[in-house]
Amino acid sequence: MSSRPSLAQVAALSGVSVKTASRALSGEGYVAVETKARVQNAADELGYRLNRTARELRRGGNTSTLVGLLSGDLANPFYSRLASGLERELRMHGLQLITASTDENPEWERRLTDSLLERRVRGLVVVSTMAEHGHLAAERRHGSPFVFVDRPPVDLTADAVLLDNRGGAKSAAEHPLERGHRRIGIVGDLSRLTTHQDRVEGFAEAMEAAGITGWRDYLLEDAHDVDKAERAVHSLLARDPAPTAVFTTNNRITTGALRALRASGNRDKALIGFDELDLGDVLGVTVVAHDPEEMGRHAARLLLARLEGDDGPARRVILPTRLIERSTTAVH
Amino acid sequence: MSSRPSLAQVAALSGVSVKTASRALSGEGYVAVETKARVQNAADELGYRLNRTARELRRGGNTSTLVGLLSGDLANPFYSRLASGLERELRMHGLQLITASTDENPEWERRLTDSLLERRVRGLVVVSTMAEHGHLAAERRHGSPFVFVDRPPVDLTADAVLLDNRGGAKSAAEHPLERGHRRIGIVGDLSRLTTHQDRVEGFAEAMEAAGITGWRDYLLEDAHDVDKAERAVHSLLARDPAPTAVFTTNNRITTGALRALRASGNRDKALIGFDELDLGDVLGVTVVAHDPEEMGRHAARLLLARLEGDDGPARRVILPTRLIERSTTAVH
DNA sequence: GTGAAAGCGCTAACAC
DNA sequence: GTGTTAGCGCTTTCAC
Repeated sequence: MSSRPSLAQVAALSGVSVKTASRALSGEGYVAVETKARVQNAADELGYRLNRTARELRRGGNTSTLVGLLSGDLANPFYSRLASGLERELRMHGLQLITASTDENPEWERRLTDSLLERRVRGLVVVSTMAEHGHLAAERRHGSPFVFVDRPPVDLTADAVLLDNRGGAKSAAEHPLERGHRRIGIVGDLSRLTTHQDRVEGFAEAMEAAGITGWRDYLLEDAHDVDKAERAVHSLLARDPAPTAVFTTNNRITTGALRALRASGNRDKALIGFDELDLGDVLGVTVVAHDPEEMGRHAARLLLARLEGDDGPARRVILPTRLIERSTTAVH
Repeated sequence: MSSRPSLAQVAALSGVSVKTASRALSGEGYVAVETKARVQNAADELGYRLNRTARELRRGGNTSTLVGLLSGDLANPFYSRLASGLERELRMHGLQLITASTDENPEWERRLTDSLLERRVRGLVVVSTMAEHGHLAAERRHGSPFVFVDRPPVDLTADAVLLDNRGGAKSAAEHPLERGHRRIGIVGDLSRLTTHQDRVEGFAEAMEAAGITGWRDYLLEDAHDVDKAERAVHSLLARDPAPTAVFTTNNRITTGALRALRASGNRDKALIGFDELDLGDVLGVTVVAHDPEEMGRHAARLLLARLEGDDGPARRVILPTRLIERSTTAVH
């Protein structure tokens, strides 16, 4: 439990100045081969390890290699795949990812954002659960780039990587409509989220274009976890008349719906979900798919461009979705 | 893009010394209420934000709030659920998680370990892909606690959270054996991993206890991703005589097997997988289940105990598995 | 209550 | 090639 050796101790042991030791170990500047070897030996002997935070402090400004990610729970495959794509891309550029889960709690998000900024992260990627982001405006003036993912910034100009939620949801509604369904239920996540609102809008657009006006009777919101979703779908199926098809607006809700349908022995209800599922192909679930890892990579690229000095206007990347037709919407 | 204000600038603006500004903002030590307010205003006006790395440098030693996690790819639900459980537990104790993916590459693991240690993380949680860990012995003398998860340390004494791989695999073999299966295939991950070896051992134990000697003919290894696993299962099913049941030793291999079984239209093969699947209940896959999030929480607790000064002998937590019987092993 | 000086571990700048 | 000095942003120590 001895305290960690510093460069000064390595220098003392090898009989050179601190600066020479620094040069020898960092490889920056000229050092005699023999001196270098002596310093290296001393470092090995002491178990010396560079203190990167001290280096970054001295080098000043933007030399940190840390990037923060704020998102919901990593146990949700959407977030973990996003994190995976982001981390890999950053790693290839020598950056490290520090992840913080907000659990969709704005208070946590605020605290964790502060914490990451105090740590002088090089940039921040955020799946925000907050209603507005004006408080971050001051940060941007100090040069910390933000990239918003999945949900756009409000009252703030910043880069964003978003999905075509509206278009995806529209196609999700059109698909059963084309197969003759008229009563299509829709189960959604937290109603305050723009992703949710956009998906409902896209759904509404298709329903209204098909001349269906009563669709709101079959709208259930705030089914934020699998259990709530399962109950919501059960209650939807208990309506009279019952819907003949259900659109679930994200992966957890789809999971809940699958459980509900299985439990109720309902094999003739059509189901279509937003987000691909891990075993969606094996299960045969029709989905509106997209690529969370690709979102992560895009976020990394936007961030890297900013770090390389790009100071152009905020960019907004909208990634497409694609409908994958499987057996849950097959016509019997 | 102006550079970030320092405490000195806040002090200057509010007309006090740096130390008073420090006290006012950190709340440590006595400051007149009025002075405090003046400093706070100046800080707000400048958009001041504490530089936590500078604080930690000055405070010396072990004051960092960073914990590192080294694991395979976060896109694998096993790792992401592990990370989720770990992160939540750490967050409740004011610590932050920095994640690095090794992609099961020892060289990456080594580099990333160095990098995290240079960053002076408070501790390290690692799902190691390396064959031995003697090189970390020096680190432990400097007080950086390590917790090994899923795979034990080799040539190093350290805390570990492991699964009962042998017992779990044994029960996975006994289950189809009890149902009359004699030719049971087994498809495994990288053969160099101890988890894999232990699972094969447990499987072997049950098979040999049942008097079956030729089981190795149906052993396929190094199916490290879903595609490889799918091909492996296809080739297994093509054997003559074909196995009547398959044991897949982790979640991705089970996924591959489900695809292979579905593609080949083979509905009468029994399947049992190690690791629970996201929709395992809906799919009806018999599995040897365990709780990755719980592993993460345990790792956090071991680490926290060390940080609080526990210097007792290395602890080893072995978490149980439990067999969940579902339709893929139902008798027709 | 407040402040001046020193220093955490490192590197930039400028010697020699 | 190598050393000296200063300083990154903060807190500790000890004064007032």
